[in-house]
Amino acid sequence: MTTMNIGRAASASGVTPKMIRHYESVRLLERAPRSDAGYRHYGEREVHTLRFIRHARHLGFSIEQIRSLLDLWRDHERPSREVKAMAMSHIAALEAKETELRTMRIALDRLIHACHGDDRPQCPILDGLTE
Amino acid sequence: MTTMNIGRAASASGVTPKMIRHYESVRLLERAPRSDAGYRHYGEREVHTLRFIRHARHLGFSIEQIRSLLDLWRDHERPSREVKAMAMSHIAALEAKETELRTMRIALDRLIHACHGDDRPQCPILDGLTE
DNA sequence: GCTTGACCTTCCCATCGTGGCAGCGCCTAC
DNA sequence: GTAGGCGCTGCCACGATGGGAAGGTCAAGC
Repeated sequence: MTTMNIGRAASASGVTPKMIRHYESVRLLERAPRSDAGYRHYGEREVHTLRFIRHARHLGFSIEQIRSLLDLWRDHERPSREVKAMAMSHIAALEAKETELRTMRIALDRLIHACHGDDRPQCPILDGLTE
Repeated sequence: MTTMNIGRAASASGVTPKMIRHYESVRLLERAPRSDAGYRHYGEREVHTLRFIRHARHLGFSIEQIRSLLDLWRDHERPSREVKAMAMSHIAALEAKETELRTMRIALDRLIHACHGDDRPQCPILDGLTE
């Protein structure tokens, strides 16, 4: 009834057909049933899953992490503690990357502020990279 | 005298031999002169360049950007304005990525705070991904 | 019924920077 | 002369995604 081709599932979920096939190929999704012509068929449940994946990607979770999240999602018995632990360790990773970027930015900012940025060739930015 | 093999140049510059070869292959570095046996030879000047590259990578510049920076570095006539412009646009890119990470982190943080993280299966984090 | 165009399929290649490994040659200290 | 440490090239891998080619399918309009 609510059965759709990959394109429909894609626009319903916000995940491109390309990525849907990719997720299937890395077994993040089960192999979709096929029509006689080999077309993949999806229902509401799969679209739901795809949306879950999209949101999780949006939060920066990797495919492997999403694999675990999906397991947790489907296990209605699991303690929320486990999910929270995953989320918190991911937060820590996000913070680490943020800090790395900020460190870069601040270092570069310092160089930029020392640089006149006019017609003269003298440039503390390049000098800073040289040291 | 100050001529060294790739390993020496690597430890002198902090760039791995692998990456030195890679930089050469993408023409970020000129082809190093070779010994009869085919060993690359480097002098102080190349080590200097390698350090420049390492610093720039450390600040998050891409290979292509470093290619431009090296051109600017070697052109002693260029106005510092040009360098500053590159640096500033890179700062903007760093800020954009930082913001992206922060956005993720804040969204996830919100979900985490709503989650008890105890033995119960009810979990706003997974629910948040589902919506 | 036939054509057209949109959709589907698989397979391959590219990104970006880096690491690892294999298989081989070279060089030096013992 | 041999061992082991270095160098060489070349291939594969990562992670997530996009692009494209070459071909099959389906539905709408004529």
